Amino acid sequence: MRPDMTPETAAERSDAARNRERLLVAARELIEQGGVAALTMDRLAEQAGVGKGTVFRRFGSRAGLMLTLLNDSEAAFQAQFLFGPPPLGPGAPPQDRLIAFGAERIAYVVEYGDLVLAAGSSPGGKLDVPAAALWDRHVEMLLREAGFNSPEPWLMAGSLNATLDPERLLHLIRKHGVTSERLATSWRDLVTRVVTAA
Amino acid sequence: MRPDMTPETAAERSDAARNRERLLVAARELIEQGGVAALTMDRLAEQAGVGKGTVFRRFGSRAGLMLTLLNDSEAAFQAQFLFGPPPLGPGAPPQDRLIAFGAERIAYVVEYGDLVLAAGSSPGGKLDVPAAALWDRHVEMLLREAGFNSPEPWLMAGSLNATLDPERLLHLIRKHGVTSERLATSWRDLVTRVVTAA
DNA sequence: AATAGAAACGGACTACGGTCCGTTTAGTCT
DNA sequence: AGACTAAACGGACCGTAGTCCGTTTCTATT
Repeated sequence: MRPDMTPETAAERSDAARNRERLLVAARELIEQGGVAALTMDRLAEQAGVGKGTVFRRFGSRAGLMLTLLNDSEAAFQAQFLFGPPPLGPGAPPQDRLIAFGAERIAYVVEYGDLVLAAGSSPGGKLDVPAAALWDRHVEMLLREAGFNSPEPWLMAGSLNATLDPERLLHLIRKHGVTSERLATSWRDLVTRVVTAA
Repeated sequence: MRPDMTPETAAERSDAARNRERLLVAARELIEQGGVAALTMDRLAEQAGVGKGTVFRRFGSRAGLMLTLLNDSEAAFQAQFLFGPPPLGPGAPPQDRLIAFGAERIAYVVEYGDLVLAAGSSPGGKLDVPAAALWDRHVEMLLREAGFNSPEPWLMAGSLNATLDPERLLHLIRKHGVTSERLATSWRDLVTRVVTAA
């Protein structure tokens, strides 16, 4: 056991750490050069000077790799709506927080576009992920705070979040020329109606 | 030009028709035996006694094949909400029709499960398809009839339909044990709130 | 420093969806 | 019937994600 490890976390071998770093660097390079589509697992292995098996051992799948690449920005997003300043973070009325949540999520999806898409590919990709569960719980909590009284607020939260599905948002933006602003407005309308109704 | 052809439809060669039939039969056989997952394009070609190129020439992609397989049931579904008896078809109040639409769609997704999922795989699979556009227009129309006054009812229709996304529905059902009834109830709640709010 | 065992490595291998293009065949026109 | 053309055919081929297992490397222990 290494001294700087918490007892719960399995120790990571030094070569593993080194390779993980190499892979992450190589992945960002490949994406910078040719976009997300240019990042294939074979190319990544080659670019990082590592065997293909190592790539899969590390990330499990291509989607898992994308999730890792998004890890920092996702954590930042979560920090915003959990602890950040109002109206996204605590302190604002729940309805305002809901509206801000959607707007921020839309901005996030727009910013990381293809990366988010690739992270959600693969069976059950975008629904099983811990982050999705967190969004659901967060929206559910805000609904409750807003006085939402109805059976199964959790299902309603899921429905609202389904509205923010990256594939849908990016499809509307890229193939129908819908702007982020219009999407945010539509989200506000939806949330307002759901929360306002008796 | 064949006499029994409408001028707009390109004629279909007899061998092509024969092979299409063979392929459809073979596809249903494979699915019956081993489920949708067992239907690979190679196996299908072999089972039908046809070259692989022919399979792709006919259906374009695996998702396209699934869409073809679903064609009849999808047409039936459309006929129901377009021309069928109330509350799904015309004659009932728009809000009731919306509620019935969701319930029917949920039942449909449950019935054809994996087939629907496979039809929606492949880039932009479930959003580009004509059927999806029809659902959107239908929901939009019902919203308008229900007195929904708001900018962009079309976006709201899309949001509502996003809630009925097969992947989401089946994930809730299969991995969380949610029943169709609860999903239908949640849909009714959502629709009621959206339509009722000022 | 030597050793043992666990963890990580690497790359050949598989399965699959999809493409390409030379070959065959159905339908038509004379 | 014979020939001509456009359409359809077939299956080798490609790129990709993901698996498997024999080999190598790290680290703790003595």
